[in-house]
Amino acid sequence: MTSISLTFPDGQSRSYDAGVTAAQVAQSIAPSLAKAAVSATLDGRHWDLAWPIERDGALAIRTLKDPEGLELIRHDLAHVMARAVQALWPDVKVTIGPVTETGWFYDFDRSEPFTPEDLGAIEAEMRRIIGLRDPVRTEVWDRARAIAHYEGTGEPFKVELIGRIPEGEPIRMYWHGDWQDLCRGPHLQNTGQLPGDAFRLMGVSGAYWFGDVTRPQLQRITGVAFRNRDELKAHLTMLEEAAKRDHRKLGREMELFHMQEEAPGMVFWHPNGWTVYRALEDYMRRRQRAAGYREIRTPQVLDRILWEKSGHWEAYRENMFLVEVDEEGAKEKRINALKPMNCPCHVQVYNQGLKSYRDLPLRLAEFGSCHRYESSGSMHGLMRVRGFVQDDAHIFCTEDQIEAECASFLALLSSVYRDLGFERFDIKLSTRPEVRVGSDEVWDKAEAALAGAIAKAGYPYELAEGDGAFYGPKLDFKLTDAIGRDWQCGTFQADFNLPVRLDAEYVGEDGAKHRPVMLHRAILGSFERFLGILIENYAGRLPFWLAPRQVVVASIVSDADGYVREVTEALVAAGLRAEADTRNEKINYKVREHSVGKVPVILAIGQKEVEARTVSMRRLGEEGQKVVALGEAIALLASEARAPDQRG
RNA sequence: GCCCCCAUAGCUCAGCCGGUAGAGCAGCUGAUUUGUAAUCAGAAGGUCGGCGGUUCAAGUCCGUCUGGGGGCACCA
Repeated sequence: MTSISLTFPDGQSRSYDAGVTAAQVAQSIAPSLAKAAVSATLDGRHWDLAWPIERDGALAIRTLKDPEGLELIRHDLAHVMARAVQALWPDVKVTIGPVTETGWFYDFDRSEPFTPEDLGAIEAEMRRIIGLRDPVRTEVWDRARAIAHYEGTGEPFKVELIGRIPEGEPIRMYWHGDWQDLCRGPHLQNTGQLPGDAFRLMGVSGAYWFGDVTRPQLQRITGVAFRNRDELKAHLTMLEEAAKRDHRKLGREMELFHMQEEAPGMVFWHPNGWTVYRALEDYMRRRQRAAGYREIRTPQVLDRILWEKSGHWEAYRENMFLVEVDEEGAKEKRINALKPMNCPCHVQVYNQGLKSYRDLPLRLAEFGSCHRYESSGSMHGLMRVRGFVQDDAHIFCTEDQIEAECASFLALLSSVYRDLGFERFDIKLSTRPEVRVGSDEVWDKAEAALAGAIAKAGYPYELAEGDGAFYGPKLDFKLTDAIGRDWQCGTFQADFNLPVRLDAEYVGEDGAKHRPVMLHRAILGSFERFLGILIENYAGRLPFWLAPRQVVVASIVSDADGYVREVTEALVAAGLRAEADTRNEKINYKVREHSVGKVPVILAIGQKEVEARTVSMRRLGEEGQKVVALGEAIALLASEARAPDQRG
């Protein structure tokens, strides 16, 4: 028997016979450790307690306290759920059941749909199974036996899964009691290690087998799971908190916007919402002008001929809104499309007049209104709409200018994100795909330029090789909001294709004509979506400069109405968005209503304020108030109302 | 687009097994002149998302369409 040496996290090593299991090792260290153990890691790889260890390595025994322990809980619950489902409906076929960020899901094949009521029955059955404390057993099978087994039990999805396991990988079978499943493992020692009160089934949905629309749609049951009941409760509370800041709910409550049946995926901005929109747009306009962009405006309805030239007609026609017009005297109907993007229009502007290398880089920006026929199932409040406006710009430049343009874009983007309250963002660099246009030399240059600019700015980035567009490499920017969710907003894409298709050129120093590179870029993405993100990030409590109503001046007694109007007018004259509230209501009522309405500042005016020409200032989220002289209050609020780029 | 769920007053929701709609808040009217998160009272408000079917009778059952939600797919 060969001997192997295992090193533990404390740096100590011990010898064991080859083939020893992690469970045996744990037992040799301490019986209490063996009892608490749920799995191990061997050289960093998650390792089942029952798998034999054949060679030297670094071994760490894991308990439920480790991250690996939580993963096991979720993974074993997936199996327990599959077992429960097959116990309740023996004809159901099982497929795959991976761990997710907060729990797991398992996809089933069954002709009858699962109902929400079924979930309760499944949960109860799962608890029963956990109570059985069945030991988990594992065996390695050879491929032919495993396939024969699942052909015998009529589980075609499992047969296909086995086919997808690479040669050389062990094919493992697990048993929870007498219930068997194919799984790469690892697993807990027994189902009794699962917390019966720390999971919940969340819902049923459809999901295509391997995400492929042409394959059967399976029924996915998802669940969330944690180490204990308190963590589950905390998670459910977090979900409730997230629901409270849902921009669709806040949009209605704050009277920001609405949508309706006649225009699915299109936004009706109300006065409050449009105020926020305009504040954001004005800010972006100033930032871009300061960064050397020229703003333009191009048509929304264009003949299909342009879309055929640009290539969009062929590739994206199904997602375009078409506009037909009966033109007088015309034999055929002319077909136009609402623009789904601005780039072809920007090339048209570029193409007016011969451009010299001295004109480059030329940065054309447009808050361009675009329409895309998004599939019905993909729309979601402001986050995914059919009519939207991008903070779009295209930079026409030479290959040599890409890096400098990328660098100044990075500086602008990070500054804008910081101004808007997002400190953290991640960058992804996507490089050449297999099918592409442009020479390798140009790709080399462009990829190096993007990578170089990020590196010089000192940002880390994730590399997605082969994920670039066919027309060029790109950067994607993902920001993280106040409750830890990620949103992909900014983008920076090099394009070697469109200048060729739409025949953009410039005269170089050599007097010859050359192709410019076109850089597509956006910081917010779409205003609609970004406003949704802002609303949720701030839970409706927008920063003062963005708040739709910045100040409400509320009377305490009707004798103060005249002064209230005077104060309000003075605030409006100072550029503030202020309203008077002289309704015949108690101050308690007004304070509550405007607090619920997320107004950042309430100025209450009673007899004392009238006499002293002061205001009683109350800020949202703070208790108590401060009495300030009128002139001082106006100066203070006017200063606070300045956008981040306008502060001294 | 696909799977499941949902649609009742401006908003949030109740309406058991089919017997011809109910609450709170908002809005309206009146009283109250109020000191920092809901003053009191009164009247009013709905072809129960659209269309079709079953039935003596449909908010309730069935079909279909539209829109929405949770996912899957999609996202130039």
